[in-house]
Amino acid sequence: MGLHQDSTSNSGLHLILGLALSTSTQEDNHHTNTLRPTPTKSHSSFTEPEPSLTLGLSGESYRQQQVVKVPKNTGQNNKVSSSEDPLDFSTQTSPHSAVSSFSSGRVKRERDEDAEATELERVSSRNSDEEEDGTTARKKLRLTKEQSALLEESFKQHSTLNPKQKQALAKQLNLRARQVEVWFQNRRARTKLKQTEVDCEFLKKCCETLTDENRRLQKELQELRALKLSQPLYMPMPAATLTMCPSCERLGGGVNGAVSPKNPFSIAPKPHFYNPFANPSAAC
DNA sequence: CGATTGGAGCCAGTTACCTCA
DNA sequence: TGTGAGGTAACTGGCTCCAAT
Repeated sequence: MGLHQDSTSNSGLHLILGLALSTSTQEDNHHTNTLRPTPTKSHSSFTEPEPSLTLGLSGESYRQQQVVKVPKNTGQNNKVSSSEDPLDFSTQTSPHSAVSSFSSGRVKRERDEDAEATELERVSSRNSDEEEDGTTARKKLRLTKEQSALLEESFKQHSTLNPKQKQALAKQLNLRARQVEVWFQNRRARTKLKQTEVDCEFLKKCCETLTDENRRLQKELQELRALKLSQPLYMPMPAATLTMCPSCERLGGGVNGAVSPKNPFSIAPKPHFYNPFANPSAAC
């Protein structure tokens, strides 16, 4: 499982932010599980400034409505190897009955096969009497606090799981491997979404900063032009104080770039601001 | 040795259910 | 009590990678 998801993002957004924010990523250890770096898909770096995702742990309101209406599942039982389990929550208790069939089978295969296993896997539920109409309406499992906590804990260690880890985790949680897999997929998606929001905020700030800077430079340019018109045509300047922009060939700042009241032609030093879009003439 | 095929895993997007204000 | 919004489990389709043929 888990492989190409090294998730070093290929997106420009993350590229930029990766440099600018130098966010630490916990991604690095994913490769310890499975590892297949993919050049193609761009995944976010799963940086988790602080995964504030609640994952449904909304207090005690969680009914133990473990309706495990199993989605199409094969029912093929796979042996569970807990030897590699990254976490030892052997005392984990779950409202689920142990009927789950830890199917580790391929998802798509699970979808195709299925059906008959559904009834077998339906575990206790307060809703067990609500859906006897034979419809295939899926019921939604709400993970218990313990289950969510363990999944979160596991996710912190590895954002992806290899088959053994998945099986072991599923066994501990009394869930099906498919459920664990889905949870991790959704969790990764939420993490990425959150990171994207953070990135978006950062870019907004960058934009604002650049806008301000641009405004300031425009104003300064106007002042310089006005000054130029009001001055004699030729005004000798100390050569050392002038520089020429190689790109637009305009006069630039002085030696140290400092703005001096004595030297109206000097340009303020460039702000110490990383501008990913900068080009040689950007400051001109 | 290269092409084909099928399994496995992941992701983005979506759907459906549940909870809560 | 009804309802809309938000959260999230689960599904779908598509993609890549890899091993077997």
